[in-house]
Amino acid sequence: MSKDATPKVDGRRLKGDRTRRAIAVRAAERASLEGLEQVSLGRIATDLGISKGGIQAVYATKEDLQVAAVEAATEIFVEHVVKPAMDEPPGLTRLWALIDRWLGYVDRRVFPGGCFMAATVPEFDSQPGRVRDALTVARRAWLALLEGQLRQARQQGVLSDELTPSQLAFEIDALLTAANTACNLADQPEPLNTARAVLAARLGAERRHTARKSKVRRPGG
Amino acid sequence: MSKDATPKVDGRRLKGDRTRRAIAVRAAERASLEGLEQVSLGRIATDLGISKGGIQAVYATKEDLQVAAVEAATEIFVEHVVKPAMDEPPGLTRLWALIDRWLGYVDRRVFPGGCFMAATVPEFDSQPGRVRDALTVARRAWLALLEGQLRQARQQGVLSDELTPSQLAFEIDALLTAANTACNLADQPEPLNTARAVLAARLGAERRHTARKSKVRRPGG
DNA sequence: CCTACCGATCGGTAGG
DNA sequence: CCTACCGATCGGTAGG
Repeated sequence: MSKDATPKVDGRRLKGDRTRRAIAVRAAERASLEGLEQVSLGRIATDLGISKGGIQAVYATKEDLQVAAVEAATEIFVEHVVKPAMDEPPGLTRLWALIDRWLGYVDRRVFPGGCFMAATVPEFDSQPGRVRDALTVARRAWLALLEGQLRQARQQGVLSDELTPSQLAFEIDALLTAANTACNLADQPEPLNTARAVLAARLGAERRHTARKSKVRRPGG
Repeated sequence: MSKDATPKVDGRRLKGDRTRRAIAVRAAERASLEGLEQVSLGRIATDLGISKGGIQAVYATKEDLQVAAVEAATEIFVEHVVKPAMDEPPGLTRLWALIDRWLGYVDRRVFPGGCFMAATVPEFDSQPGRVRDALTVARRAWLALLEGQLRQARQQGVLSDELTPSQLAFEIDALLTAANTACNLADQPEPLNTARAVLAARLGAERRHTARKSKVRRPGG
């Protein structure tokens, strides 16, 4: 992520990047529990054992830190959910890999509050600005990724055309997000299985003649 | 809502109840935009042209006010969505009335931030306490209401049994909630139609041999 | 990265 | 319902 080609000659740069990253990650973790607005410079500083001024030296304003938290959360999400699914062939198989990885990501509490987006998008969806813009970018990329697999699946003839790929992506995201919320409310992972069952019924009904890999682990089990 | 049978003899009681209600409603409105934690006694007081102490005389703590906001929001929701749908016969017809009323409630901005629950449940789902408990009660009642109609519909033989009423209620709620979020993010009501289309496909696929009333208005159109 | 400081606002208490 | 006040915390600035 360094824009400089010679980071190794400058120890301060390396250490600075590490601190930068740690601050944004910690902010994302707290935001998943309490929201991005409840993130405060003072508490992040205490968490990391540095001074408040130390954070402000790296992120000038609170809004800068909030945007950085969104970007750090996106990177973590890509690492845990998107990248592993890319090993699977595009289409329905990769779609199910994305769904399974997503359920696992929530179940394993990669963020202490579950899905970062589910916690922060509803908080900022009525508040125009840089934070909402950053959330919109991340959300669109996720929906586009789902939609791409659905489009592939349809071209491969393994998906009916009752709903468009865009509508189906909307539905998948809706079910996953609702599962995360229900999990948090109930303090138990069972709703993840509900979402999987509904998705299996909906995509199974859509599916035509393909066999999905059965590498699928039950979340929470 | 007065526990006293003789409110008319005491003008202070009447006025006091009105103030109480106005405070809770205003808190609910703000919460739909900024979240329940961002609600502050000082700002609600300024909004209503009273002093901060005036609010504290009625709601002793911030948490009391947050719980009251959830209850006031629930009453408003029942008035705008649930009650009108009760004119329709139970089962699929009433279910669609609930869905249509819900979409209209978001489209008409009964709360400035759209759906109150969609804004506040993700905020508090990881924070045990009285506020989360109040949200859970309201959410369960809504899901049970949907589920009841689905159970009726199944008994009437107008719904397939691929998914259970509980799973279908989960799915309907997920789609509505996602529509609200997408509306707010995009600053336009179009996602309400997406949700309606997906629901029509899903419930239409489930439906067997009934004719739905076509009193259904397009939201945002 | 640090300390020291700023004005504003927070929830809550006391007393009326 | 009000004013007056409390300690704590907020984001941000200045200067190093």
